[in-house]
Amino acid sequence: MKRGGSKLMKLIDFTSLRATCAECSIAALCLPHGISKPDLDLLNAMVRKSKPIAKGAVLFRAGDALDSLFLGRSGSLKVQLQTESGEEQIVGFFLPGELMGLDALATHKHTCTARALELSSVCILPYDALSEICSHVPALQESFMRLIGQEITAEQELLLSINRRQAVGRVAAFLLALSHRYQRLHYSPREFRLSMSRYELGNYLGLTIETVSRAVSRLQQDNLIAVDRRSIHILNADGLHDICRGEPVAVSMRRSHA
Amino acid sequence: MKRGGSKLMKLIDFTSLRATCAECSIAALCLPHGISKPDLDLLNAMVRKSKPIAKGAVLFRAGDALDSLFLGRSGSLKVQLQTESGEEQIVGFFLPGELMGLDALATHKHTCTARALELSSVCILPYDALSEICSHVPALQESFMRLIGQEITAEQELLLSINRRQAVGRVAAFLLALSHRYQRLHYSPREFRLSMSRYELGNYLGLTIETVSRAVSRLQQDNLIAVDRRSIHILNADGLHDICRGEPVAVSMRRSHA
DNA sequence: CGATCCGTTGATCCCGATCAAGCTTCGTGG
DNA sequence: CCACGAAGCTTGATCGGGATCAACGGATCG
Repeated sequence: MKRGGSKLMKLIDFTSLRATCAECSIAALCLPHGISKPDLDLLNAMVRKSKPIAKGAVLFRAGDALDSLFLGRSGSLKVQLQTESGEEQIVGFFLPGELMGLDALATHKHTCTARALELSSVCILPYDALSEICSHVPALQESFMRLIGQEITAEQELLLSINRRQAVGRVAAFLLALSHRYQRLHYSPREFRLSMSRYELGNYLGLTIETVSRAVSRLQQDNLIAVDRRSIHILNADGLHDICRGEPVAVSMRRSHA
Repeated sequence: MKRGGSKLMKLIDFTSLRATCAECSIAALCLPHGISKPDLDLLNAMVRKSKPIAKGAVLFRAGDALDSLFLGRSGSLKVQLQTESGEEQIVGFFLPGELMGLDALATHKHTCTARALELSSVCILPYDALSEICSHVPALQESFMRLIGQEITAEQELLLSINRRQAVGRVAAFLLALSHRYQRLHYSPREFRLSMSRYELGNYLGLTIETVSRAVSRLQQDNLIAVDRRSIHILNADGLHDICRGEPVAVSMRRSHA
């Protein structure tokens, strides 16, 4: 088990912030239910809570060595790739209970940078310790794998959304997905506040800021949502679903095999 | 450890096809080097080789229960999502040494369908047995995690390519990526044969078949590649790189944080 | 108050989708 | 062997969704 990365230490001071997973409000999202007391103690000994991460602050940066994985605890973060020419490509937004840092698994160096979109906090899972514990506690290994699977599935859904939907459909699909994620957290799936700007939304969905704005306006005109700046009120989820299905982009979409 | 999925058994008869990883030509891609003899025996006891998979045949299908993961051994396969309206979205092409089936990790049901693009074969890794062995052999666990990481990284690169590049840039980036993957397999990175049709390429990259064709023609006109049907000869890899970087799509791409 | 950032809306333009035609290659059956 | 048709691919012409350019309004903050 290697020591905490010095770079991380400078960014986030987590000394003495021991976690108590059993009391965590989102434990149901991270832990196998029915985990035993001794296993829980192992976890508590490993997991650290981050201090609050200010809006715009970096959790990890492309190029950093893989030290820990991070589980959202509160707030939200964006994870982005940097192109050679210096622009950013946001590859994901992360809410409580969602796992960040998997971009470093391949080479043990992060390829992405994670920044808080608002005041946030995360659980810090030192990777070596996590591997160690997972190999002793199959149920935990299983939970870990499911979190990884969610990340992969989410990326595939995003690809589908971008390749197959028009601008309005992408935004509609995004809002519905966000709605489900909030529901999972026992927040209202009908009313929520976007923590990302139109710019970040457009960057993620492959649209310009103007197009995002127009798409949102259109959904509002059609009485599918009510919008006030970043506050979203979903009025007609079924209608949003229809938008997602309707008139797909016809990009090589006929069947190739019967 | 559960029994082999009956559905799979119908598709692929792998009785008595024991694997011998030590003799496998692509062992370097799957195994930690310096793995011990006893650990290798454990692996050999678990891994099965598939019978040859005919072009167009299905390896696993969306909705199937997670039974095994699959490592490409020869040939190539495509993995695709199905939209509600029935069109397909290809989320990846898989060559030898690359891991398929991770789409089932989240729910233990496959969300994608895998089909062979040509006569192919795979290694079959029963998931439960794989987990079991990995937890006893840290080096193997590590290899497994790296393969998962590669999948995640590849999907992020794809997103970047699609969101930030024009048509020609996407195709150029795809060819370069393929070139690297062939090189890894000790095939020529300069000359290779595409196993996917223009349709499948377009579907993957979010382009129509006509646009793919025009992009390929353009790269050929500029003497960056030579093309004969599906045979690709890369003449100027640096030039291709330039195309990838040059004139990106201006989709919300200025920096948001200094 | 300005200054700046964020978001909306309008006008115009362009890349890639769409429509259309034609060319290979390949498989099938006469 | 050729006739035939169906894929698969290419190229040309036109169209349209979203990028681009531009102007403006509202929030936040000094």
